[in-house]
Amino acid sequence: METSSIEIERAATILKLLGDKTRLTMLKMLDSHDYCVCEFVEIFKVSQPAISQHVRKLKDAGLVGETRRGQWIIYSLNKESDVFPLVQNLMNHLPNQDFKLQELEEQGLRISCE
Amino acid sequence: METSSIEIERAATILKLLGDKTRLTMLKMLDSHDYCVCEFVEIFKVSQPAISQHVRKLKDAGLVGETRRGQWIIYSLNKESDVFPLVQNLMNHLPNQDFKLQELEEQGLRISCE
DNA sequence: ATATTATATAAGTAAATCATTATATGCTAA
DNA sequence: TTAGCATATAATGATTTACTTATATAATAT
Repeated sequence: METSSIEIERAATILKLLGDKTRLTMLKMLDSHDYCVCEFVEIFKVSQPAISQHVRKLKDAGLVGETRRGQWIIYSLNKESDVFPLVQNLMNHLPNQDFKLQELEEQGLRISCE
Repeated sequence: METSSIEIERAATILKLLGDKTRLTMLKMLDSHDYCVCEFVEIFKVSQPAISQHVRKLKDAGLVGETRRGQWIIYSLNKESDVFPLVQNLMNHLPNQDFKLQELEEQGLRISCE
């Protein structure tokens, strides 16, 4: 009935982070694929610094990790996070976002980071 | 694997609401008991209007319902909400808050609303 | 070396958020 | 009807948020 529980204050911090359409969508996307910043920039209609700031917040909270690959930085879900079970659980209530990846591919914008 | 899903924008709105320590705690408390505003006022160290504003937000989002009982207004979880499954799911990751009720009773502050 | 591309950081700003105090409303009880 | 309690609403202010533009850093390619 009760999974291992998270301090309420920490949970509130995490939920506030996810209470933003852009970051929530990012996380759901990362649930099926890794993404680089430039892809996020193409997908969301905001500036590159805005995207950098969003991923930074997710990273500071320990929700995502980054790996450099050449000049690109690839972000991925951090499955080791203590709040990963909660996040994962949440994600199951959200619609799949793979269509965004498909749109990218149709526009030939996915190739860039490979 | 996938429960019936909620539009991402709506989910973000709900999560933003829950991304506040006071409201998140309220919801977790309402998961086991109904509460009136005056009890919340005793429990949280904020003014009565602050509490009213928090419960109003929860009510506007359809997360809680209210019933008047004499001069008191009792708030309860709205289990009919389309986002109730998500909320319920979240609650399972949070520590039980019944000790707050016990504290109230020890101070003799619970009687007031009965 | 220099230019180009990807990303991060800094600085500034408009809007949103969460509290407060003051006041209004609504029920109850004398 | 008036007093008192519970709750809601209004007005205000400090803080936070999420963007923007400008600039810095880091890797790649010529």
